[in-house]
Amino acid sequence: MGLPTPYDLTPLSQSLIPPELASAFNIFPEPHRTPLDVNRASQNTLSNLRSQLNALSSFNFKSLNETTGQKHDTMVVELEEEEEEEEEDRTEAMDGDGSGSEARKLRRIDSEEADSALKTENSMDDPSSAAARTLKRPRLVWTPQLHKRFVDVVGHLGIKNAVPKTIMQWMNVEGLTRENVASHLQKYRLYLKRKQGLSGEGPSASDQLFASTPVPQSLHESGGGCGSGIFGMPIPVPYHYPATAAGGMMPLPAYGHVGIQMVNDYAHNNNNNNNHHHQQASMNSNQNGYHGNVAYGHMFQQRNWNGNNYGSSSHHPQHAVSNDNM
DNA sequence: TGCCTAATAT
DNA sequence: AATATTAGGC
Repeated sequence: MGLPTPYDLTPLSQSLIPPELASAFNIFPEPHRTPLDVNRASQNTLSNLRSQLNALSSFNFKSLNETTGQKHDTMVVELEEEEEEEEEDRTEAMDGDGSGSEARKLRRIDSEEADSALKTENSMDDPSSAAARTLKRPRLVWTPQLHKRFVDVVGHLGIKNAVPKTIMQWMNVEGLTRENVASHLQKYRLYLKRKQGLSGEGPSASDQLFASTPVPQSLHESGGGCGSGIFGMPIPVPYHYPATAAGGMMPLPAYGHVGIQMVNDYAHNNNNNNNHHHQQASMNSNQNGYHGNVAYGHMFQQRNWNGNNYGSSSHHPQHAVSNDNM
């Protein structure tokens, strides 16, 4: 309450310095990058890699994969210290022999491309899907919305069935990986354990996120969730999405669109109270789960990470459980 | 192999 | 502290 909505804030894409003033001081802002630019950069990256790998055709790719895997990441030359860019820094990377500091970052791409090279190079000429699988993903931020979805699913699956892959599928969140879920699940279990031990205590100062979403009853009992009875499989059902005007339906993007970036990260607003009377404003200002400085799309989510999103394919669970209103 | 979980790394 | 990545077992 009282916080500005995203639309009240200045978009990052907008120059804060008038052009005249900027040029007077020899400041030349980076050119505005559209999703198309990013996509183009990705394509360049991939085709560059492909040609480089082709040039190395005398190589035994198997051994290349092994040698590039680990170890060599010691002498990373950090000249630019973090900071923006992200997309094309991989483009020019990779020194001649393919070893060295970049090896690690490129590992996945190496093997992907090497594989396809070995397979006579076919299907792989769709850079977007390749990128979806191979490009380094931004660090996922578990927003309250995302966590809510997670808890809902876990609650309905029950402890026994709540394993990363299943959870991931039922959450039906674009771009969310099994690893993402596994990691979060691990922490969530730790939280539950801790909470059981200290039964009767007030809400811990930490665990802000976890405390913000009540633990489903099914997780407190020894058994499993709703469907854990006679039938092995839990019965999905429960909720349907309310077809609200806001479009609170369909796969939730893990990495929200970020036309607007909040510098002060309101995303982690302190809702340390246990009730779920979250404030609209803070919830709304929280839509993006991106942790870095750069957005993927500008106005809308342009990518569908269908490469590994089972949720949108028909042979997997695709119901999202519960809505995300809190 | 693929997946899961605990441990460890970033 | 929050996530990601690895390691080892099934």
